[in-house]
Amino acid sequence: MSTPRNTKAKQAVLNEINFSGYALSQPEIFNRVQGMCDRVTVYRILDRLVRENKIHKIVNIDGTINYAGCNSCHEDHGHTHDHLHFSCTECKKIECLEEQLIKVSLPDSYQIKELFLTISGICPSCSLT
Amino acid sequence: MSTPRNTKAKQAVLNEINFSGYALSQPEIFNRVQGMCDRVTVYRILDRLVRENKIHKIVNIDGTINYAGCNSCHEDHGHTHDHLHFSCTECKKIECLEEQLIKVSLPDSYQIKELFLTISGICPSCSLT
DNA sequence: TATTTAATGCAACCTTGTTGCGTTTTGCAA
DNA sequence: TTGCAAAACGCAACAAGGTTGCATTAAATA
Repeated sequence: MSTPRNTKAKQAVLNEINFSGYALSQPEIFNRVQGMCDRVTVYRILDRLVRENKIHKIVNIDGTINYAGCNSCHEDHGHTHDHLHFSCTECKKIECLEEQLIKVSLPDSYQIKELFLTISGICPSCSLT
Repeated sequence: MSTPRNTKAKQAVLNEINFSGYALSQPEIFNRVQGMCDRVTVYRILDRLVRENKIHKIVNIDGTINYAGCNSCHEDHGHTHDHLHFSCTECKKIECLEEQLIKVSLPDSYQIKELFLTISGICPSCSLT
């Protein structure tokens, strides 16, 4: 297995994700680290960070892909595969909510691997009109 | 408000969606009505059908957008906004599961509009190796 | 059957994401 | 500290998915 390396760009991307209060898309991330590296590099860094279990890949209700550093997931235990997210219809931002287990019973013929619950609506800050 | 019209292409698209056992993507739909109309027209028809509450727009866990005619949603009562879907990691197909209410309690400051629960895993037919 | 305007076709464009390849840089070990 | 393998990078080119503008065609109603 290959040994991951730390580069300035990788750390910058990880910082942006971790210091943002919500999930960011690739274009948003690229914008924030502008000049630091190439567009393609951001994609590759994101792939790596996901593989290294440092960030989460989240799909918004509109189909856009976002990345979030999950606070409740510790690196050593890997991913928790029950994700609960809040997706604001106003600002389009995705927020990780407290993890919580969702119980769903399906016939045995369905092999459940992951469970994604995304709630869409208006987040607290957008509610303050 | 504009009055919707019925065209051959629109009905063909609706048929494909309704007679398919699972949710279809725009490319899949375009493929099935090949020769009937332009690529762009399919996009416009899908938008219209969603607006007219005839089909559901579903986002797969990989971010691809799919369309399904929801059997449990009657046209007259409009959409039910709690969607439960099963997304197969093997054949990539999305299937509408029986509607069922999911209870989630969030602080009052969150205004919940829709709730998307997508379960990913292996569907019954892909399980039969 | 005539008229209005919804729906279409086509061309051009944009965004997001991917691939290949030659070059640079990191981390480790001599 | 220096040398080296390969991880990471930049750049260019490409591909898929989706959008927009505009002139043309065809539904529905009167």
